Amino acid sequence: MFVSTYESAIDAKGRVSIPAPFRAELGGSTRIFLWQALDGSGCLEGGGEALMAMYRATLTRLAPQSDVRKILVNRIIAGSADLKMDETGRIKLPEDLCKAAELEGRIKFAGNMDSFQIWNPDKHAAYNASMENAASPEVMAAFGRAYSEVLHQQGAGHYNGPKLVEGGEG
Amino acid sequence: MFVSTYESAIDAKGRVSIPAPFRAELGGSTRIFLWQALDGSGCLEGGGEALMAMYRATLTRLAPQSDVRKILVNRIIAGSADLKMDETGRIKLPEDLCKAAELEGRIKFAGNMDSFQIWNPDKHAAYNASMENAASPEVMAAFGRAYSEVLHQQGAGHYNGPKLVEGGEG
DNA sequence: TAGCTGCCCATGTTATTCCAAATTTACACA
DNA sequence: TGTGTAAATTTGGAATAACATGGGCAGCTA
Repeated sequence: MFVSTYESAIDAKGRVSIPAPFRAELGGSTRIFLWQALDGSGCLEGGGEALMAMYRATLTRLAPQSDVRKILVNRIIAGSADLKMDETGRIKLPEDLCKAAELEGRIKFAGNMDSFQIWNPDKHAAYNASMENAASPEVMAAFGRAYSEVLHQQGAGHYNGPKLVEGGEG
Repeated sequence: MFVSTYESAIDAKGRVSIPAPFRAELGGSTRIFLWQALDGSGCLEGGGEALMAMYRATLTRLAPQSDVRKILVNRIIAGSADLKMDETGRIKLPEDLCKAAELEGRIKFAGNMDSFQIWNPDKHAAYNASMENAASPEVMAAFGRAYSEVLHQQGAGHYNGPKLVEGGEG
């Protein structure tokens, strides 16, 4: 799982170091996919081969000529950059994606569970600020309900404390 | 379950010993996640891989582009520090989290069932004081109702005395 | 030829590991 | 109930490894 937030720099050649913990999450694969986030937040979203395989399986389930499928294939599949890390864990960010996400100088990598995000630091700070006081009672209640459901599903009625539900992660 | 409260010190390098009972609760895993508590109390909240796996399962249940999910992913996933204990059970507290929770010198670890909290001692004392006379009849009534529900669920209507509900924990 | 790309090595910084001492806690025995 | 011994835990500091980053060089492309 991609967790936490790291800062990194774009060097004179347009190269960026992927944070080591994220690299470990890719499971030895050096292939990275990057595309513009679909939610309009202005950041890039990325992942490795495992994520792209999940997306492929997901998109394949959608009706072949449906608008939904066409849109998602266009944005995620056609819109992705297919990059390869060098031996020191760096990728070269494509110019068009940099421009779209307003990336230059320093950038932020933010974990997003199965994927990660790449942010302009100022935009990321603004995004964080908008989340700062957003954990309202309603939000916490929704979280609590979902958490209870997971507990009940795991323990079949008896709560035995949290269990590992991860699959085959390193 | 993370139970009781312990005091610990931050050394010159920003390292902190996790109380041994809490370490045992992590089940041999040396990975610790820390983030700012969502309730605005100003403390940090933390847990191990098992808790984070539970949170992942919980967050995955929430609608993908919903505000609730975005807020919680931002605060818990992207907002977490991903730390590793050394062989003597210490972690290095990130500076930004220390600043946010006003931690320096001595700190308090407080059990919170599935997670634990890290407090500035003064803030913790104030928090405790605010709880001192807070166990009103209404509070106790709510507790009694919930407890009864659990009893009925466990004993299928017959109360046979308290049962051990812990799993195979240390 | 100029620019881009991939590959390689060098370096300063940061984080991690290792070792050892001091303190606390637990236990057995008187 | 008090005391001594052993174990576990908490500390402090130094050695080591990992990481992010900068730059060089050859080969390819336009």
